[in-house]
Amino acid sequence: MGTLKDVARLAGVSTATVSRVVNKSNNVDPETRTRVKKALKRLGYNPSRVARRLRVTRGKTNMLGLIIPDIQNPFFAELARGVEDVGYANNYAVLLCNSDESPQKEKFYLDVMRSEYVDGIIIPPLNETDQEVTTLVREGIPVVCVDRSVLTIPVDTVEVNNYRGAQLAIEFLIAKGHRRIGFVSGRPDISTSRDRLRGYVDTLKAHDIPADPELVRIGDYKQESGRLLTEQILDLSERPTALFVANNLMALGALAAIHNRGLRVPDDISLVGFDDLPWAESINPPLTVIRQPAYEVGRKAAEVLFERFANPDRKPSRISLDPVLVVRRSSG
Amino acid sequence: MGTLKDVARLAGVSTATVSRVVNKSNNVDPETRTRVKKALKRLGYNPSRVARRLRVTRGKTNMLGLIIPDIQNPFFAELARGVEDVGYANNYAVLLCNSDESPQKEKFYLDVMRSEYVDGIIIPPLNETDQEVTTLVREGIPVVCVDRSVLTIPVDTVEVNNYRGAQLAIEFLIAKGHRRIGFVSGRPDISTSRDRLRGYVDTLKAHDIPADPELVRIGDYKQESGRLLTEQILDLSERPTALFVANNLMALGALAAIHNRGLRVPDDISLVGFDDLPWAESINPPLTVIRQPAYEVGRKAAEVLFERFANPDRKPSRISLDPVLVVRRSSG
DNA sequence: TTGTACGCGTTATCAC
DNA sequence: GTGATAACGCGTACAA
Repeated sequence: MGTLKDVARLAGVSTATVSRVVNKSNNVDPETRTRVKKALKRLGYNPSRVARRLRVTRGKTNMLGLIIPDIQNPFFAELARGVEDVGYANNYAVLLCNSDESPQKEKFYLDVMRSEYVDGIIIPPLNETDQEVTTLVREGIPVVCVDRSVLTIPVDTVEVNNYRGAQLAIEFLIAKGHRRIGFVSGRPDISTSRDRLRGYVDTLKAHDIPADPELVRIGDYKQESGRLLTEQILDLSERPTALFVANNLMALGALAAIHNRGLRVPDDISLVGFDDLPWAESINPPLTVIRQPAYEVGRKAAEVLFERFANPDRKPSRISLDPVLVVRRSSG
Repeated sequence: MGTLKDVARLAGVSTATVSRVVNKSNNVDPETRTRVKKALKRLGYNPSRVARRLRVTRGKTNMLGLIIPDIQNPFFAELARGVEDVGYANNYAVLLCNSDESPQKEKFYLDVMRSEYVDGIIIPPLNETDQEVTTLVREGIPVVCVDRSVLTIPVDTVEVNNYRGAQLAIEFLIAKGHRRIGFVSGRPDISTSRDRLRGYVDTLKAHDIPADPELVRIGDYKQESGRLLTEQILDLSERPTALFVANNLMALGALAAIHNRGLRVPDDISLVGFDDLPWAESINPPLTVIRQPAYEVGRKAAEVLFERFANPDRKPSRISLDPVLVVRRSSG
């Protein structure tokens, strides 16, 4: 791994000239350029991104940070691919970190990113008043919030229209004749959960269906909570004829609970989930879901970030992508 | 974000002293230390990992690189979590990159990692003579190969005993009374594929079951190829009674192909897959699989890397983890 | 068009 | 115990 100095020595020029060739500056004699290029190639020169970052401090460090709760959640894996693909197309590498929804881990990784001088950070805030994210924005570091939003400060945001997603699901179920529809919700401090819940409530109301508080249960987006809460709902004296579950993992839990009771989907109870899965088709029965455009969210977020690099003063944009209903067999 | 110099000024000492405090050197007066610590805290000092890396070059840069084919493959997502968890426990961040099995992308990301001076790299080699990986090792960069191995040069490796995995599957099917067992294999230039194929062939032979070349098809580990090849196998005049599929995505393709033919699993044909999935239980029917300890592979790989940091001259280790058979309903 | 020299934030080697 | 100072590799302002 030769350095700029090595190349300069080999080519018989100064380091400045080599640097100019590497960075495609125009002010260099064509003949010198070719000589330098040959030396560059012979030594297999690879510029030190570290040294470059230290020198520049502000601007193109060709690295961006992405924090997600858990890469094992297919939604975030897909989102991450969207980010990375755009990054790769722009010669950027992605520092990918899992926060596990833990403030400590989030803080640790954000400090790493700061001290790595990443050009920008893509992150789903832990909640709507996420102090770390707020601070980040105050510091002037380009940030794009994905999936969720913060209310504390204006910031670029790319989300899915969760309200619309819930609306799609409930209207579909109502059209199928259901009037008693259960809902397994997610953590209420996350905006996505509340939006989905609002969509559920409003849509019922719009169709003059009385809301029964017993039919709504608050979970934590994990499989086990989906199972538990679904059991509670199935235990009700007047069992619902359909169930809407607010994310992919909880939907699998719900499925398990229903099967454990010896009930059949959709004969005994219809099921609609949130988030599509590559395996949704193969599940028993194939799962009807509200599909979030996760890849698009990641892609768009990265694009917004690059736009901000190009134009730091643009005012924060808030992009909302629409989910779609994918009808399979679980909804009857 | 204050720098060392700012802290030094505030505390009325030299940068050297501050550095000593930060790095917990002993040679500093207790009283000075407390004064510096206060200044550190007041400025919310966060050391620049970039500057530190530039200075040190060799050794603790607290960053490691991980290259995987695709984070959307649950096997690699799980492996990545194993790596990251160990990294986090050691205050390391992980630069995670998807190669998509493309030599160009692999080369790009390896160059990034080199020029980021990562302390070590964890990578599944593209094939057994992966030149990039070979070069990396020659350059003296700590490397751990995971999932697959290279033959060109001795290097730390953490794999799964794929031969044993295939053996488990085939012996199980034979015990169930099957004698005509199809096999959808993976790309032959990857060692895992060949090991699984060898396990299949050898186990049949060990049980005096004649090998029928028609029953073996070579795929590419992707869903579509699983579907296609399974269709070919189902078209045989003498259809097998059981099918062993060499990875998770191809197993889903196989399932689709079988269902499309109107055949039932396991009544008409038994199915065993390779790689477990969080959804294997929910699939129709629940999939019998050879489960690879993916998280363990990642964890172990990171641990081996840290051992090498501590002892650069230790001779390369080759660790092989055992897969287990998880019996569900698809195997009858 | 080209070269010299400085500084980015650290750490480590010397002196004191 | 502490403080100058050099060095890591690069980009650029300035001088030639």
